[in-house]
Amino acid sequence: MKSSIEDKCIKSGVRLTDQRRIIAKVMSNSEDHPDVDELHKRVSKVDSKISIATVYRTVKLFEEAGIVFKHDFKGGKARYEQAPDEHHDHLIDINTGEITEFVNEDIEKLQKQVAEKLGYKLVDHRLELYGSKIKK
Amino acid sequence: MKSSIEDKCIKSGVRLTDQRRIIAKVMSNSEDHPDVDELHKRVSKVDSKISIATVYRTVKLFEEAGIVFKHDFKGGKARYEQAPDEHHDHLIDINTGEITEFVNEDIEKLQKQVAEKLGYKLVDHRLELYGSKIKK
DNA sequence: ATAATTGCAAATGCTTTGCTTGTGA
DNA sequence: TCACAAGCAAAGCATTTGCAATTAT
Repeated sequence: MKSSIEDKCIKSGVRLTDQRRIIAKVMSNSEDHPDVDELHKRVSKVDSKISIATVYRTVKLFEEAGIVFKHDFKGGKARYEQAPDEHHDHLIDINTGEITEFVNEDIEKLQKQVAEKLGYKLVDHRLELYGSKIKK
Repeated sequence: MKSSIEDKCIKSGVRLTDQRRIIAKVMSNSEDHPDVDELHKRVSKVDSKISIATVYRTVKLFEEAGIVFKHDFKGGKARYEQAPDEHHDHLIDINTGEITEFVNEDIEKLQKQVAEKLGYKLVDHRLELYGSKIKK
């Protein structure tokens, strides 16, 4: 069964290898936002000979093709997710690292307005909320 | 003449040395968001014997004391600014790296609401707009 | 066939740190 | 005085890269 990342590779003309297919599948199956180490652990379960350098090269390749997104949240390593259908931002639990995705159209509009008021065309943005769970 | 960072060091009980005084002054006089290399260049003009390790240690010390803020904008090195009186966010020119500060209360409120709706207390956030100048 | 990809280890870039000497309060 | 800071070079960490061997098309 082809993973959706594998599909996108074919559509974008990204050459597929065994390693890339495995990494694609692992990322397609990931619901979270793993870093390269974590991805390497997961792909290693499928093929233990895949080197971490290949994982680095592959996520970079996928990222440049717009197939996966890279996030540099606070705290060191880059984390990846499959490019989503619609844009979303992230709330990071400062205690557990758990990530919740959210969309807020009002904020999106305001960001655009702010940029325009300052004489800029908004090309990209980064919005991350860091919070701690409210216990009830 | 004491720089405002130097003042804050005294208030916070941060021990002052010649090097720290110089770094404090350079940061107080900086209107931009320099990285450690740039800071080291600037302090070197005052005292060429200050090592970059000291600059690293000092900005970290100031940051931990809440006297300066560290930003990890896209593109590698951490950049610093004196802790501002009121919170602001940043718009980064993707062509020049130039940074414009802005405040938008509506966005601030919405962020808090989003976090709460998701069951979180908002502790921190990161909002960065990346744009290109509109030529008129 | 042959241009691209892999694995490995070495190199990188930013940042931190151990150690010895120097210094602020 | 004496705990703390500075300078230097070495170490750390995430990530990238050169190279020889391997592989996809």
